[in-house]
Amino acid sequence: MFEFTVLRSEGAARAGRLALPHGEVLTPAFMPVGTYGAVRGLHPDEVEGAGAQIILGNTYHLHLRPGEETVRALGGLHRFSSWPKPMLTDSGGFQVFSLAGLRTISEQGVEFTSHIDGSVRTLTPESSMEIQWALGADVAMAFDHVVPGQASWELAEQGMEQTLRWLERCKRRHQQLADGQSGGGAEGWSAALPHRRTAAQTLWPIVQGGTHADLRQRSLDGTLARGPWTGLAIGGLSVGEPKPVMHRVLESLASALPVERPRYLMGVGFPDDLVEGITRGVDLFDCVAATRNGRHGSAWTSTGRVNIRKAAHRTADEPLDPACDCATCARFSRGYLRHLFVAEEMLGLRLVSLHNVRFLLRVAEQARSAILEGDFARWSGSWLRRYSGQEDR
RNA sequence: GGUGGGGUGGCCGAGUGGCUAAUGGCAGCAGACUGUAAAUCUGCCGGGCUUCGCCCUACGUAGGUUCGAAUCCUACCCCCACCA
Repeated sequence: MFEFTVLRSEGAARAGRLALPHGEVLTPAFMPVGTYGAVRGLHPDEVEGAGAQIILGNTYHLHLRPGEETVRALGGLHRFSSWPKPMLTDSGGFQVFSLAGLRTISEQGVEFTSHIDGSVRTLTPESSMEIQWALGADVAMAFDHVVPGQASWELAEQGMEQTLRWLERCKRRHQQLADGQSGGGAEGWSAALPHRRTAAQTLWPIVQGGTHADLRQRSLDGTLARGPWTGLAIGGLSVGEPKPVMHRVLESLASALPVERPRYLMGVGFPDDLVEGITRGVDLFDCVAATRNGRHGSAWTSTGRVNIRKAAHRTADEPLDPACDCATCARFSRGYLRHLFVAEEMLGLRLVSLHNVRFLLRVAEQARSAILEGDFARWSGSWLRRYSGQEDR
């Protein structure tokens, strides 16, 4: 279980296969985000039909509602949400960043003021592991400390070192849970164990260090020293830093990351980010943009972005993207989609979200095929040219 | 015919003498969104220009009062309610 096999690589890009308790994930892969146990707006059948092999859930948000006890009582996140395939839960670490105005960090953990009812919720490395264990995803993520992309070296070092210290606590607690021990800590809770149906859950660490190469290297070294791991994540990117900076960080890490482990670039990205990331050795991606932008009327197409609300599409009879094989493009015109947005019909949000999800999944699928055929360099080059509108024709 | 109420920018609707090119909302237009506090948020929205400013034209129509009027006065036109 949790085996990863690199089938073929071209440059830093790799095509692989990841075995998880709930199934296989062929990489490179995009993982749609289902924060609350649902990929926003989409039916699991639609998500699966679009080609998703694995989706995310969120520890912090599911802890707030409905609460992991409820999820556990209803059979764990897979059964609760009726998603039979692999799942990964984020640890709540990203909320340290995204809810910066609502939390205070200490060595022990993070105190959040719930945006729902104002109550104080504490997340620690231990409780994050316990919640994720109760949720029961195939992969749990370490509770990390994300700093903004503009963070100074000092701040980035702080977050990075804290992430390493928290990683040890995550690992210890996760191991205890896996061993079937209660742990005896203040947050310890053995009742979670008998209810678990799946045999296993693995824990992935997250490399931090901001935009600073030396910190990234230290983070990676420290992370590997605390291993072994079945996979590694790169966090703290796409949080305000320029794209070239993200590329540089990825390049500096690509050669240092263990070849035989899947690499997950957290929170990324847009279609071009996937291609750029795969080029630099990334295997897994997740991003809310597909569904969020979809709800906001922004669609990705093979020739760039389209804002479906624009008047220019009022009487447009063509699909969002003629080159797309998604269920939306198969039968709906831009004019109709625009109408749905203007009329505030929720179907519009769903259809564009579905298109975007499929678009990203297909980018990963196409990249994979190209790598397997030894054609990735050519494919990625022409893909990027076409997407950025610089294709000469 | 009489009495009362009302006519404000595409629509609805604030505003009762200077701080009003005129609050809001809707519609319209443009943009943002990357491990989801987001079906959200931001900007523009009378015309023109050398657009952190200037110049025109504007609150039913026509006059008037006033240093100054969407706001006060007069006449007229139109709408609504009730009475005949």
